[in-house]
Amino acid sequence: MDNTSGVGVIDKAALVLDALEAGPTTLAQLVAATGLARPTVHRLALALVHHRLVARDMQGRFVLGSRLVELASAAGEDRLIAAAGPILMQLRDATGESAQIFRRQGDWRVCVASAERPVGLRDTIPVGTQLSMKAGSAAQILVAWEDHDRLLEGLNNARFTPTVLAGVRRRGWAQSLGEREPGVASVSAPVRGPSGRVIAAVSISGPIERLTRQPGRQHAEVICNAGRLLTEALRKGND
Amino acid sequence: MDNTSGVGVIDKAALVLDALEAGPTTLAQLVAATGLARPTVHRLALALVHHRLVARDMQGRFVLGSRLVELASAAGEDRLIAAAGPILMQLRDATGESAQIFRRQGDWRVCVASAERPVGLRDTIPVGTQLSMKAGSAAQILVAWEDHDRLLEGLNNARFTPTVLAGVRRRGWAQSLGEREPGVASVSAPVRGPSGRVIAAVSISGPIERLTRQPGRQHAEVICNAGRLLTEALRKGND
DNA sequence: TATTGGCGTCTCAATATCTGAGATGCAAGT
DNA sequence: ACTTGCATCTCAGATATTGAGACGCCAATA
Repeated sequence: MDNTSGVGVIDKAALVLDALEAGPTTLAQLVAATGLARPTVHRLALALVHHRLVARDMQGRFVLGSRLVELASAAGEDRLIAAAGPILMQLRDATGESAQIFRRQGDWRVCVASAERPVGLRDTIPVGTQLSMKAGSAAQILVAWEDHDRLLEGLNNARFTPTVLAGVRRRGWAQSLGEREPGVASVSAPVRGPSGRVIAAVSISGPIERLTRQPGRQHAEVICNAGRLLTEALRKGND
Repeated sequence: MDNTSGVGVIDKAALVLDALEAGPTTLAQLVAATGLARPTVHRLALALVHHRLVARDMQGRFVLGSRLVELASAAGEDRLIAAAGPILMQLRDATGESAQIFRRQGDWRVCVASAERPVGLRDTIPVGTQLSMKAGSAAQILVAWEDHDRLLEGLNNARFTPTVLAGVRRRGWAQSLGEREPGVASVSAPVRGPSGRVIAAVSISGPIERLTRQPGRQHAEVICNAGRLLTEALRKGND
């Protein structure tokens, strides 16, 4: 796949932002990470600072800027998080299991909202937890509809296979048994953005003993419905 | 103030992202909003789509892309939200009032986390609520340390004055009485990002009868402390 | 049904912007 | 005191970007 957008400066700026995703980065580190010439990186980084897409920390290192959070909020993140609470609590109560929403974060998925089953044996995933993109039903959802290159990258060293992901796309939901942690089962469904692309996964998880070896059979419908409600919550603020 | 960064393409791309902050936008609307030539906007928007900073909705309109949410998460937003829960609950319990965190969103401030006083008379601000940047102690905090142009813009039509903001900068906290809503008092303190810039405001709010006409006198210390804890939560993930 | 207008997309000659080698300044280390 | 590494800046030259105009498509209108 062609890796350039047709606007060289934007390609380079995207490289800088990608490099900063890992955390505070000196100019020298940015030069190494992006492969660009030092004055080029310097000029682009200062331009991004000007627009608050990047900032500098107290040691002068470059960091991702607060404008990105503003834009993320405008992209609907706040509405997703606001809608998540009631919908996850409904999902928790309907299924009797803990419910979560995950977003992709590079090679990880991050829990951005959760509603925990209050008593007894339960799978606890606090907000902020980073889990692997290589295992679990939420990872399957976040990878299944990616374009070819990102799909192949997602499958590399993953606990699931292309055949499993084909099934996910066909059924519209995913299930896993003991992929992330022995004894834990989970079911997930997609949350889609305005373009129809998958931007998050809504999930329940709990012990295999309670969820059985076919947790999707019983729970897929209510989880898919939660995904649709969340998708609508994102759209509602735009039209 | 010079409004260009020195890299023209990045200036133009920032104009496009700014225009999309308002919601789904056709190419024609983007051309009007940015003042750029149609093929230029088209080319830049497609380049941003390529990098997932922008997407297209089902009607072909341009929208802000999910990569922005990923980058916002990497900028610490998730860690702030994760840390917010316990810290806001501590603040609520210590002060006996509802506690919130606000981020700036253009001409608005958005509640991104809250912990509500469970009983009796209380100020309820659900997550996702958009409040004015022209009134309230959180608005004062979000404006007080801005650069000159954004400071002047923030003061335009505001319920607070330059003298009030000078006091905010000196004391490190803000208070307001009935600015946003009659009968409601609030106190706020800054949450700072890695660069030391204010990226959010942590607040309590409640009835003037309970908070008195000098709410900062009694509560400022514990709110400033909450701001420092949240600031540290953002930094901890980076070093 | 035919025509018109508006919008999105594409081309490419012209030129303005961007690039990066090299210079400079500074601070930390030896 | 000297050296090294890093950040910042300059500017001649190269090339990427620009935007006028063309094209295609579709919805609205006569």
